[in-house]
Amino acid sequence: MPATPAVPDGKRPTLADVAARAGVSTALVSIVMRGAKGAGAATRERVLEAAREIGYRPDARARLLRSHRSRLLGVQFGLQHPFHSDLVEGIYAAAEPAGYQIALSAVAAGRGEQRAVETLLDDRCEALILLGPQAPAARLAELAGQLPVVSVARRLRPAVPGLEVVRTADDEGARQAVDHLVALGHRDIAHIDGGRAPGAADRRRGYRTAMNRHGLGGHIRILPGGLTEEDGAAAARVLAAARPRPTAVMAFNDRCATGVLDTFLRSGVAVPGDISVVGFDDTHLARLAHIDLTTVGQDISRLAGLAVDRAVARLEGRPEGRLEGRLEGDEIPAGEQVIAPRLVVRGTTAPPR
Amino acid sequence: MPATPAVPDGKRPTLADVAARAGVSTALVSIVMRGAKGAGAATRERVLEAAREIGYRPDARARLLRSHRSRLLGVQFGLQHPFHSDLVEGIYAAAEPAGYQIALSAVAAGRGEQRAVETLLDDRCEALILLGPQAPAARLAELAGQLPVVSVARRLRPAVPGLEVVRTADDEGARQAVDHLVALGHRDIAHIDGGRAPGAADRRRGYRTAMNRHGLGGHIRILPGGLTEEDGAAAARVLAAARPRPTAVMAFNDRCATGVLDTFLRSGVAVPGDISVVGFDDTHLARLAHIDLTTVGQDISRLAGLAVDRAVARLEGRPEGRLEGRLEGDEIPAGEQVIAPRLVVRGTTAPPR
DNA sequence: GGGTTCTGCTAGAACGTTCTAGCTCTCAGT
DNA sequence: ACTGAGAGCTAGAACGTTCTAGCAGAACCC
Repeated sequence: MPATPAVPDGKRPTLADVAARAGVSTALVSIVMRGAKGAGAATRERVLEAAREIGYRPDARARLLRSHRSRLLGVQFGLQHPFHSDLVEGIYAAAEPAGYQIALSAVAAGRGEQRAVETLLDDRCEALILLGPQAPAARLAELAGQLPVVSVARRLRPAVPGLEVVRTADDEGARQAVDHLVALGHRDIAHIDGGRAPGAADRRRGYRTAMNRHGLGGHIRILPGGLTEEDGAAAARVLAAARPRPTAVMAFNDRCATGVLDTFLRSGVAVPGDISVVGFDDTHLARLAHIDLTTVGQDISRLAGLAVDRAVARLEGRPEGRLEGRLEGDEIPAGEQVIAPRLVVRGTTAPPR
Repeated sequence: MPATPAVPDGKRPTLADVAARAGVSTALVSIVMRGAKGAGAATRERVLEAAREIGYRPDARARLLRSHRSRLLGVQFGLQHPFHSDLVEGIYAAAEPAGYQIALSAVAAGRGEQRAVETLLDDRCEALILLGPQAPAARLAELAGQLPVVSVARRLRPAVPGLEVVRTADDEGARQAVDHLVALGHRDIAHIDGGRAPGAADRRRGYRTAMNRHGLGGHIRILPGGLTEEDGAAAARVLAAARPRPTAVMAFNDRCATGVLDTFLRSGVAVPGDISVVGFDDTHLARLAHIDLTTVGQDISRLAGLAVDRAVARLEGRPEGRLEGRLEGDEIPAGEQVIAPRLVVRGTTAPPR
């Protein structure tokens, strides 16, 4: 119980207040509060006691102003993306043990990426972690010239110098989904894509390649989609009416797949009886018992951990890390960390009728 | 184009750098950057030009350290709650015109409210806006003793002195839902509740009161639920098997209602043919064309705006505002702002068979 | 022409920390 | 007894701003 924050006047207590109460210098209090060495055990205890008594809390701003390191990682995320929420959760978890703090800045309606990044810079973040950034490559390059920047889930081609990229092998994920469906006996497999969303192009390409490799080039069918339930629902309405109807569909992500499922249920199209559905991301959504979606899992906590690791590595001048277990035969440019996806088979896929 | 951030050494440019380049004092540059008066038009232009040239950005930390006002509102939110995401969006929008900045701190797995609040305090926020806080009343009271605190969507009974509360009239919302269903001809109306979630008790009470008022006390049926889709799905499984089955159900919130809808679809229970479903919150979810949920709307942007307004009012010593158009006949304690809910009728409710 | 009041500007002290140097002991080694 | 090394502590200068005084000079008012 810090009881009353009680310093004579109404101000928040400072180092000087603690120092006065403990009868030492402010410098020593600073040493004690930081847990640095250079203080005797007895005095240390006395200082801590004094700090506790008056409810002292160090002022993060003043601290950061003085010490040149701020140990602060700026994270830009989309408020309306469950996938980003999961990532942020993982980033918090990874940053703490590495000794870094997180500053969040949301992208929302009326608050674009430009603004989100500006506030992070004003806060003196040492590095930026951008979740699925949509900013033009030139802007990202400009930022990367100022401080370490990690782009999560969006790759840039051609590679932007100095920009770290952490992503899932989206093409490989699409391949796994197609392989799974083909193994079940499907041949007529459609894809609802994600338009310009980060990763969409790779997933589209992976789908095409995999279909061709199975000799199913003639069955390739790509419907314009997007990242929301509504995009999925719209595409599903088209599919439901198609003759012949594909026996399987791979959606851009889980939200999109959810929209597909719902539309099919309403139109009396049985899943997986009449048609199999695969999602992408393995968000909380897909795991829900009543959705139970077969999906391509992105290892979100690994993605988050790696993003933090790359940012910290750059800050601390660690050598360029190479991810062990990287995919073979793929051209992965330097500064890009690519994680293998993993198909999670649940209840929305089965052999065709 | 700020081109190169070019100051001789690699450091970030400061006031002094701009001052040197423009041939004025740092104090004057400060005046110009803040847009304060006291600088001549010509010099002002010259300073701005110099700042632009070297890519100067004011250091938020140093600025806040010096000026006693930080103009920073700390917002605690749950990463996994879409409702909170919507609120945060509204808070951003409301804070900007009021001249305040937002600092976000998320509650997530492994990061409790205690920790979330601590980081906000360390950042020298002037006031706290807590979205659906679960912390014990004593803790909230302690905080409210230190700085203005606004609790959104959770009310406390008995009222915590000094704590501002902004919420929707949950009981009134439940009443509207019941009235709507009764007007359609329903009598056997069940409620899937939210357990200990903020607002759950009021919604439960509102449901009970409304049922009694319609002489339907004998039909009161409350199933244990929660705030997630799974909670709704579990309760719906119970309902689907019940004989006689209620002809309508009011779920704790939209996520819960979505779970209900999905389970009913799977069990062949038609909505709204066999059973009507009402949600609560009117989140993005409910508006999706393929869900099209009748729900009790919380005016999220108003809630957000009011939360910011109350925090700012307390900071600027404005008199205790009283909400115009408040509900009549209700005992609303001082420091509590209660917004009327508004039923949004969509496609999941209809007269019973 | 002698005040007063503006306008435009500057020097220098905060703000609450951390950091650099250096001081004063004590104690061990010669 | 003299030196050296360390441990424990402190004074005072940063960090990049804003704020308080105050100083020149121009403009205004009888």
